[in-house]
Formats: sequence, structure tokens, C-alpha cells
Amino acid sequence: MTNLNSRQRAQALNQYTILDTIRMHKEISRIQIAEITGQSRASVTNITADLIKKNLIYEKDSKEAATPGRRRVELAINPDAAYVAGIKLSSSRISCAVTDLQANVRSSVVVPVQFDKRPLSYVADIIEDAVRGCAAKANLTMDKIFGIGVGVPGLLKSETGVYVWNPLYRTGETTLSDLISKRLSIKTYIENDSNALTLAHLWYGKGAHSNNFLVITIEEGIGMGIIIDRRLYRGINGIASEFGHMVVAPGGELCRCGKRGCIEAYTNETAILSAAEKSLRSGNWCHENHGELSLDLLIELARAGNAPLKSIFAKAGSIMGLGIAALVQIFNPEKIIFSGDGVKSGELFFGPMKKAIAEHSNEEMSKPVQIIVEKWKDSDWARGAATTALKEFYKYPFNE
Amino acid sequence: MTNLNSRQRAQALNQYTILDTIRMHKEISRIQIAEITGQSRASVTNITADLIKKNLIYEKDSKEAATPGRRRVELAINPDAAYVAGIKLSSSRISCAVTDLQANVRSSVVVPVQFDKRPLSYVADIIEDAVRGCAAKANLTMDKIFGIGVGVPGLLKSETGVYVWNPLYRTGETTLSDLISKRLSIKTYIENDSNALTLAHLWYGKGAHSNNFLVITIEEGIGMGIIIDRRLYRGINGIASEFGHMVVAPGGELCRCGKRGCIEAYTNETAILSAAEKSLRSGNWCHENHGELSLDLLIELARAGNAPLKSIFAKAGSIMGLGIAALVQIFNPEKIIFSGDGVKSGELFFGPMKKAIAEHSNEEMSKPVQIIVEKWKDSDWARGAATTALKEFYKYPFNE
DNA sequence: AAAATATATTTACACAGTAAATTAATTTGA
DNA sequence: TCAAATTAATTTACTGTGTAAATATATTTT
Repeated sequence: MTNLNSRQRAQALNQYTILDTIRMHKEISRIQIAEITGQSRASVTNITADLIKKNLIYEKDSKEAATPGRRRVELAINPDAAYVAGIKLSSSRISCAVTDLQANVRSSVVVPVQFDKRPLSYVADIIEDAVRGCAAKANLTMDKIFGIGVGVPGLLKSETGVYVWNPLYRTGETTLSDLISKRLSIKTYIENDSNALTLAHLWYGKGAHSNNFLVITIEEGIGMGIIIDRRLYRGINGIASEFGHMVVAPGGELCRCGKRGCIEAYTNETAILSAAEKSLRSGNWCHENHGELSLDLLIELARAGNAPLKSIFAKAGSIMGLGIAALVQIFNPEKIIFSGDGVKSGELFFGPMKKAIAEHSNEEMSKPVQIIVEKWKDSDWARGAATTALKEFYKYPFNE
Repeated sequence: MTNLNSRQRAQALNQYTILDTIRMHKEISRIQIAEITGQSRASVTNITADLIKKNLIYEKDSKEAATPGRRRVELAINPDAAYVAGIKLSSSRISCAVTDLQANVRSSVVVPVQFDKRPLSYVADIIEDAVRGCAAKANLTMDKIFGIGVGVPGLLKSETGVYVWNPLYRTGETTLSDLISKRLSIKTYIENDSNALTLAHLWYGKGAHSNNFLVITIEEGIGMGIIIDRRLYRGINGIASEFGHMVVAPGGELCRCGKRGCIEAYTNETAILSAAEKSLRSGNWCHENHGELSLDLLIELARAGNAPLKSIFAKAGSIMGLGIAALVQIFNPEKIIFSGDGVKSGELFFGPMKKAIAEHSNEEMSKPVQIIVEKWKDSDWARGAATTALKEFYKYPFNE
């Protein structure tokens, strides 16, 4: 599987390039593949024949076209050639999804869970059940699941799966990926949750046709993924892109990471909730009328015209904008994609953010950047995690 | 030269890999090359034979070794196989250097120049003279000069050489690289000065064995170069890494770029000089005693114990540290290299900077980073620019 | 139905790179 | 001093991917 010599590497690359080209274009003829990849038609015929034999791709019924000459036969990935599972760990729950080769979610489940008190094996138990349940729900036997991707918050060295900083469970000798792969006998890949989601954007989302972009995730934590030349950048220790804990206000608010003035300390859900609580308490607000304070409620009130709340969102947005401006100056990216549950605050947050970006970055750099706020779906995290496993599948589909 | 088919591309890659391996290791035997590149011994023999025939490399006299068996024949780049010229434009002067294939400076000249009043052709004239002079000084005829690299401050799209923002001369329709290549009939490459210097570090300097690092240049402007996976990152428009104009103090000092609170507005030579002048004027300092105010003088006075001056350097260092901390969080780089004339302020500046980095970044990320302050040589800028041309040479040395 | 046109496959082959054998250059030890 | 041992480099014989060109296939146009 590994340790190929230079000729085999060149061959593997040609094969991978063709498969990747088909995946990216969804439907594409052999001639187009030859043009795009620079390989000869004969070669494309051979390699695609191999892929068809292995059931990874199939020929679509050629559609009518009013041009003379033989019709192009469109090739497409067979989404049912294999499946993967994706797991996302959050502070309060574990989400699981099973997807096909095109990252279509076939089934998903969410299990509420408390991390802090239980041993890691308990977490692994829940994940095992979730994967089995998810597979069953999608009418799949476990042997159809090619791999499992796990997305976790915090800093971890992605090659080894070892945590550097972990907000969820106590870090021990065993890694979660080992526990899971042992239980289910399925290869398991662990990755920072934002990085995994970024890969999903690269392969199937708004970044499918971009080479350089950033993904910012807004949830309990503020995360980032960096795509450079269509590859995920992880840094020297695999712990890069800790954008949320970049300091924008030296000596400012205390952050849960221990530093002061981090972006996260102003922009995550907790920060907004606690600022809102303070504001509402000082006003004539009656708590019982609305029950538990939630982000959804705050958004509703702010949209209805509550000025102090509006300014809380605006301040958070401005701080975010200052950080994003720095990223714009440094990366000159094609686009910045905002994902995660936190995007629901919408223009309350992103309006002021965009203003701050314009103010704190050079026009030449900020104007061409596309700011994309994704519509968020609950299974997106787990789907992102699944992509981590999909990536491995596409890497080595030729050696059984 | 371009437009190779997939087989030719694979071949070119193998050839390049071997040449690159020799360059990186300075001296290396065929067996080692085979091991490192994963190619067969036979192949290495063939390709290196080709390189020897073309005079790009040569066999060193094998040295004595106390091990049994036939001695390894060390191969090395022939530095005299070709030469390149490098040009660096600063606000007050043009520096030129001619280097060999190993980036050794063979000769260099500096020409004082005023940009603002003259047409671009005047600049090109000076450059032409400088290159001819430099070549003569190194006893080389012009046909030995393979290429010219020009390093310029400001934002420019590197493929086209077109300026986006230029602090030196009025930007017109013609690009400087076109003017030069026409005059001398030598292929000319233009690149942001910091990027060029960063390439020099990657190929011949402190970054020679690192895959991911940053270079910060301190001069009139604060510049940055980003190396990711041994490649220079330029961003989507080729204008990335504008670190100097990242805002760290919203609403702070006015910067020459028009924004407020940029790192450059606190840390470049002008900022320090003007802060110092204010401080000295308010004290009992006698201007005539010391002549013109210069950075060298300020450093001398601060080192001698002038507390207000010391704190000016310290403040600049802290601001830089805040910015660097952000880079550390985002990139998790292996090392950060500081270059440029500004490094001469030494610990006055870098001491407080390091303290600020530690304060504003997570320990897991800041501790492994190597902060390297380069000793600065005057010809380093021009040498960096020359590297831009060298890079192109190594890319295509096989097709004449 | 033949001509024109475009796509895909087959054929015949080139040649870069490989494995294995051979040659070359050394040290070690008897 | 010379055979044995050891390691490096080259040569030999061959493999097989990928290529160019020819051919087959599928379709529209006239």
C-alpha cells in the first residue's frame, strides 16, 4: 500500500488524478479527462476500464446532443461503491452519520452524552453503538463501512491522534481512534473537527473549485481550517490554525484557554450569552417570561429591536472582523467560509464583521475575498468527519 | 519547455528531484540519492550521468574512509555552470549582485537613486548599467548570466509583474521586468522583496531543512514570506503575506497605507525615529552633539542606558510580538526567521518581542517555534532577488 | 445511404525505470 | 601480499505504462 518505487508512484498518481477528476466534475467524458489531466486517450481508456471493473465508477446513459459525431460517454463515481461513518464529539453530544462515496448523508443519529465523568472507553462504547445503529438505519451491513472519521475539538496531532489540548475528556495513553478501530475492526481516522469540516468544503462544498480558502467555524469554540493549493495545512505539529485563540485585545477578557483577549472570548456562544445576561439583568427584563436564556432567544429579541442586544452581537462581529482582516492580509484567500451553529445570528453578527474587515484591511486584498456564510445543517459536523475517511479511500482505491 | 505529457512530466520530476537532492545536500553519493528519492540505483546512474555531461554537477575526489568496500563518489553542484543577477529596489538605492548556482555572491554594487521624479525607463537604465558592471566585476561576460531576479517592495502580482501597490515609482503600462529583459535580452523575474529573500532562506539559509517556516523582514516596511511544504505561498492574487499592515491596535497610529494601528506603524524605522525624536526633544538632549538622528545612534544611546529610548524599542518589540503570536497560533510554524536591516536593534527589540509572544500565544504552539534572528549582510536583499532567477534555472536545466 | 464528424478502443511500439548480475574499488585479515 | 569480505556503481536484460497512430464505433447531416 505504501513504499512504492518511483515508477509505481507515477502510476498511482495518474490513476488518482483521473479518479479525482471524475469526482470533481461529477460527470465527465474520457476525452475531457484526457484533456484536463494531460494523459493520452488510450491511457484514460485503460485506467477508467480498471475503475469500472472495480465498480468505483460507471458509464451514464449518454444523453441526446444535437452535435454530429459519436456521443461522449459520461463517467461518474458510483456512490454505493463504499460507505464511511463520521463522528463528531461536542461537549454535550455525539453525532454520527453514514455517508456514501459522494458524501451524501444516508443516515444520522445524535446521542446526548456527558464527557467529564466517564472513562474514555465509555465514549468508545457509545460511538460503537452509534456507528452500528447508523449503518443499520441506512440498511448497510458493517462490512460495507470502509472507514470511520472522528472529528474532535481541541488541538491534536493528526498523524498520531494524540491530544495536545482537549476540552472534552481526560487524555490518557490510549487514543480514541485505537479504541474505536479495535471495537469495530474498521480503520479509524481522527482529526480536528474544523479541519474535517474544511475538507468537506474542499471536496463537496463551496470550496470545490477553489485552491486557497479558509473555513471559520463558530460554535462553543471558534475554529479554522486552512486550504492551500487544495491541501489542508496542519502546521509542523499538526496543531495549526488556532484562530480562535489569536489575541486581538491584549489584557482583555479572560479566555478559557488561560490567555486574555482571544477572539473566542468575545465571539463564542458563552461570551454572547453572558454579556446578554448582564445586559438584560440591568434592564427591566423578566427571566420567567422567556425561560432559559438561549442564543435563539437572543437573536429573536435583537431582531425585534432590542438595542443593547444588537450591540452585543455587533461588538462580537467587529472583533471577529478584526481577526478576519488579519487573515485577509496574511493569506489573500479566494474565499472565507463561515460554518457552524453560530452562523444563525446572521447579519446581526456578519454585518458589523464585514464593516470591520473593510476598515482593518487594505482594499486590494479585502475586496476580492468572497465572504460566504453557509447555511448550517445539524449533520454537517459528522459529514465533515466522514470526509476524513473518504479522503483515505480515494487515496488508495486501487490496491483492494 | 512546457506542455509536457504525463510521462514526460513524471520523467522531468525524477530528474528535478535528483538535482534538487544534490543541491540540498551539497555533497551526496549516488546510493544516498537512490535511497532518498526512492529511485533505483540504475536510474540514478543514468540521470546523474546526464547531469555530469551537461556540466551541472561533478564528481568530487572521493575522500578516505576507514570502512571496507568501494568508496562512495560524492556528487556536487558545479556552481560555475551558470550565473544569475539579483536586483533589489529600496527607496534610496538600487542594489545589484551576481551569484553563482550556489547563490554565492560573486560581486555586488549599490547605486544611490531617487525614484519619485524620474520615469521608469531611467530606473531600467540604472539597472542595466548595474548588471553589466556587476558581471564585469565578477569577470563574466553577459552571456553567462542565465537570468535576472528583481526584488521590489509593495504588492505585486508575481506572475505578471504588475504592481498593485508600489511605494517607489509611478506604475504604468510597462512592467519593469519587461523593460529590463528587453534591454539585456535576459529572462527577468520580478518578485516581492520579502518573498525573494524567503526563497533564499528556503534554498540556502536557515530554512534549508525546514518545510514550514515564516520570514519577517524589518526595514522601511515590515514584510513577510510564507513557506508551506517547501513552497512559497503567494495567495490568490499573488499579494499574500502583508503582515506589516495587519492591524493590532484598532484606531491607533496612522500608517502610510492609510489604515490605523498597523504593525508597521509601530515597528518600522520611521516609527522608531519619530518616537525617539519626540522623546529626546522633551528631554535635555542636544541635537548638535550627535548630528543627524539615526537608528544606529538610537541603538547606541539605548544600550548606554537611555530609559525612554529603551522603552521605545520595547514597545515596538511588544507590538511585533503580538503580531507574531497571531502567526504562531495560525501557522504553527517550525521557525520564524527575522531578517533585514532592522535586526540590528537586537535584544532591545527582540527581548520584549519574545516576552509578548509567550504572553499572547498558547504554550503548546509557541514553545516549539524557533525564533531566529539573522545576522544581516548588505548584499542579502540582492542575493535574495537572485534566488528568484536561480529557482527558474533549477526548474528547467534539462532542456538546454 | 453515404459523407462527415466526433469519441472510444485497439495496435504496435518506445523508452524510462527496474531487478539482478556484474564490475569496480576498497578494507580486512591471514 | 593476496584472497576474502564488503560496499558502490554500472551494465544487462527486461517489464510495463503510457504514447501516437490507426481503426472501430456511434451519431448527425446531407
